[in-house]
Amino acid sequence: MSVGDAKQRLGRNAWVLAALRALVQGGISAVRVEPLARDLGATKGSFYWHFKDLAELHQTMLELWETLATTAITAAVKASGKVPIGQLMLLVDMVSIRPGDSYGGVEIEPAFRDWGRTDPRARAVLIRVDRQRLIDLQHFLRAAGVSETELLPKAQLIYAAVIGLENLRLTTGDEMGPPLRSLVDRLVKE
Amino acid sequence: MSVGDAKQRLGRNAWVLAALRALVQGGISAVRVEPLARDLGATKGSFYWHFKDLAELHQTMLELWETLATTAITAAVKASGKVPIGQLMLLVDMVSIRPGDSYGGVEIEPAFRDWGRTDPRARAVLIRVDRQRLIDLQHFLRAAGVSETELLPKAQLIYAAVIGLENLRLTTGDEMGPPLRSLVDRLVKE
DNA sequence: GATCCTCCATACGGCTGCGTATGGATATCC
DNA sequence: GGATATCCATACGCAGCCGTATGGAGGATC
Repeated sequence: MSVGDAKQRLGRNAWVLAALRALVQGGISAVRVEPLARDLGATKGSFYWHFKDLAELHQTMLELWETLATTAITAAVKASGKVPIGQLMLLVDMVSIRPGDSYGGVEIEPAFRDWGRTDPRARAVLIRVDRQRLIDLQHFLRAAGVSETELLPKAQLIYAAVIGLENLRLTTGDEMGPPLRSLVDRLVKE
Repeated sequence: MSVGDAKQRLGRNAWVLAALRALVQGGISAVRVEPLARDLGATKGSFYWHFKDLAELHQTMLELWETLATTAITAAVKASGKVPIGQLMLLVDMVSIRPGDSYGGVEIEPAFRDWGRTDPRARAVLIRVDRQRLIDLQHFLRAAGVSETELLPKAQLIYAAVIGLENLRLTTGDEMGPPLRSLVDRLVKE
């Protein structure tokens, strides 16, 4: 026993955070009880006290992310006190980058999107998140003066660009805020 | 023994195709030897005769996709005999939809992108594919008259929109060719 | 028709993970 | 300070999968 390993109570949150890290790193198939326990320096006994089974952990992760991805972001944007176009940019930034998140600065969004591609439960969440974000985007675009008939296609285009640039960041390594901002500018003004 | 189950030789290709189906359906973690064998009505003995191990199957899948995703598409586009703007649209269509593929009409691209997010070997392929496609896109944009300094950002934006719309198709179910075409038009003409 | 070669089935050991059962440790309450 | 509740460790049975070893069926070859 060295000095550093004072065993401490973990609690539910520790498991959820470890699960999110594993999800980002290895996909949902890497969210397994025994590896998580090793990461935390604990055993399964702790996990199965806090959760009925793996499905309950999954459910918890999905509920947490759904809140963070929609209502939390929207509330923060609306509370920012910026003018519509500024709120729009802020919304885009928060969805695409989210530098101040509490999960180690990694990109949670693509991990959940991957999850949703193969798991119906995750896909249901993803559908609601995308729909809500598109609604929010249309509101902001309307407030910025975009005509009614152009609302949906332009919102879809901006959102798609955000998702796509997030993917390209994985392979090209570039940070592509500028082209995105110019796209938004173009779509709003024209 | 019913009449329909005349046991037949499988060959390497059958395993690769089954692996691609599994990849699309359940991600790379669903590409497992024994489930694939059950799908094919065979046993592991066949697999381990054609492949040294799972890694070799993975390697084969990646090499196949890299070819299909880059040189095959580019060659088809260049051979289409269309004018630059038409070739550009065709390239976009082939990347995003590819209706005539031989894998059951499913979407292979997102599956490989997901794979690349967690597996370094797949990511290396993905990086090369993205780089090559961006180069091709810039060529087409140049031929379409886009100014030199705008080539890269516009190519990135178009490509990101393609990737993003592919993701949105999963959740919204919409086919969004029109907004994409209008974006390309806008970026080329202006 | 004996002998190869190709392709696949069967059987085995080993590992990893899930979920449960049970006991132990620490804090809390009276 | 005994009883209770909270939180976790340990041990177990079970299942799925990987890779190997080995044998066997069927065609090709001479």
